[in-house]
Amino acid sequence: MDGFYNLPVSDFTERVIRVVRRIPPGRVATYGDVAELAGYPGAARAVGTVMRRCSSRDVPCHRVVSAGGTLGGYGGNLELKRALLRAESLVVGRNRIRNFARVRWQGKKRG
DNA sequence: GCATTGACTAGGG
DNA sequence: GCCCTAGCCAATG
Repeated sequence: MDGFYNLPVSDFTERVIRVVRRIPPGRVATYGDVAELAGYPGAARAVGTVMRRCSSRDVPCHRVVSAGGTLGGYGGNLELKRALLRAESLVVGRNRIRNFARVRWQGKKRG
């Protein structure tokens, strides 16, 4: 473990950060998936709250997108998020991932 | 401690 | 295909 740079405000945040950090490059996960992997199914919205705060700068929050395949948001810098995702060899349209279902990372969960 | 917000999700029109 | 509504959880004021 590299250790956290910032002290997690809650166990939930810590778990979310841990999951998001496990997202490999070239893959993306949905807020709902991250929440579930974190142990809080249905807390997709809460995940967004944590991401917005970005407690740890080591968290690739740009690899977290909404369930529909849309980027969702990036603190108002969708353009940046789009660029980051495109840099991950992902095919991102105007504000939506094309092969979203193919690059969707569900914690190595078969599906 | 209550009310509001926020980068959400699923369902119905 | 898109817009609106209800439900959901955590953080903030």
